[in-house]
Amino acid sequence: MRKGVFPGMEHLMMPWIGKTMKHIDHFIATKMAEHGINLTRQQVILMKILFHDGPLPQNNLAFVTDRDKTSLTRLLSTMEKKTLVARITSTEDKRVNVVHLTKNGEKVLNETAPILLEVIMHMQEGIDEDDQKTVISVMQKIQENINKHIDSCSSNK
Amino acid sequence: MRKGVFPGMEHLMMPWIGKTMKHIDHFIATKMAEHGINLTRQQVILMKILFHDGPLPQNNLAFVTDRDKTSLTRLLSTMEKKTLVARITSTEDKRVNVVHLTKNGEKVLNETAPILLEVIMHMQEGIDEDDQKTVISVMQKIQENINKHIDSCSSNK
DNA sequence: CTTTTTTAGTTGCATGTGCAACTTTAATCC
DNA sequence: GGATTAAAGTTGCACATGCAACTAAAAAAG
Repeated sequence: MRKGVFPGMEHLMMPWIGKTMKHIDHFIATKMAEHGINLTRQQVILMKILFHDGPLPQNNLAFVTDRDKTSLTRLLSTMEKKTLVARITSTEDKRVNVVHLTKNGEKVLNETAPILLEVIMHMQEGIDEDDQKTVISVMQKIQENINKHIDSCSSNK
Repeated sequence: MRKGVFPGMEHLMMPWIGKTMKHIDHFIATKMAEHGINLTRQQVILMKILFHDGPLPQNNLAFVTDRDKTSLTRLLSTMEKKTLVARITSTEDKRVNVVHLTKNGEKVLNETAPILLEVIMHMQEGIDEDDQKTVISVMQKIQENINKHIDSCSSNK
């Protein structure tokens, strides 16, 4: 047992956040499967955004979901095959695809949302409300720290 | 702008954790690339474990890294190509591959560790120490909640 | 009004991930 | 000790992700 490479790693938040996120993802996937829902977390989030914020060009959708446009392209392709969303080329600008939540997508979302919410509530069971607020504010702060640095290096996604 | 599908989603921790983890991953990847280091976060973590806990069978390594054995298989294959690790078949049990950190891997790890640590420190800059402890304990609690439920359903990875 | 540049989206390539099904080898059970 | 069962790894398939390079179309420059 050697020391020195990562002194005090156990006291850092980052490894915990990463590992926990892994568990969260796996748990959600499992619960979805148990309920016979063939959706990933990412797909549900995307549908939720489309439901609330209406049809959006892929570009905007990539921005609000913090996702590379190429990643979005393939995510949408998967979802389009399942008729959850539809790409409709804008008449004003033929470059633009406006992404719509289909009727089927809306139906599936309404079935899925309560289940996902239940899963989320289960995961945060017994966690102090103030601590939850602390976690949220720390997450925001981490993102700020990152963005600050990214901006100062003028590196764009 | 419609409501009702995810009431109060913004006040839940989970979306924040997911989004933040995304930022963290991207930031780490960017910083690594800037330093000319051709390693992923996952690869560094794995090397760190091998460094501290010595050569380990793939099975154990999959367990301690909370990773499916198939995922580990491919992660190791990638790393083996870069001569960061080596698989050595156990003489006692021919089924077992013992994974070793190579000399090169150790060298690379020693070059990478301080940089990653710096990146991590930057991300948590200005975050109250107590809040960090809160975050860690909440992460642990989330994992507990998940494991509790997984156990009660006797579903094994 | 043509040329150049910018923008939206896709595709090639690489990485990480998990489930199901498989192979090989060891352990256990008659 | 031969048959069955269990365990360690790998492979096929599917999904999510990002960078670089590409196509198509609009905007800006001249």
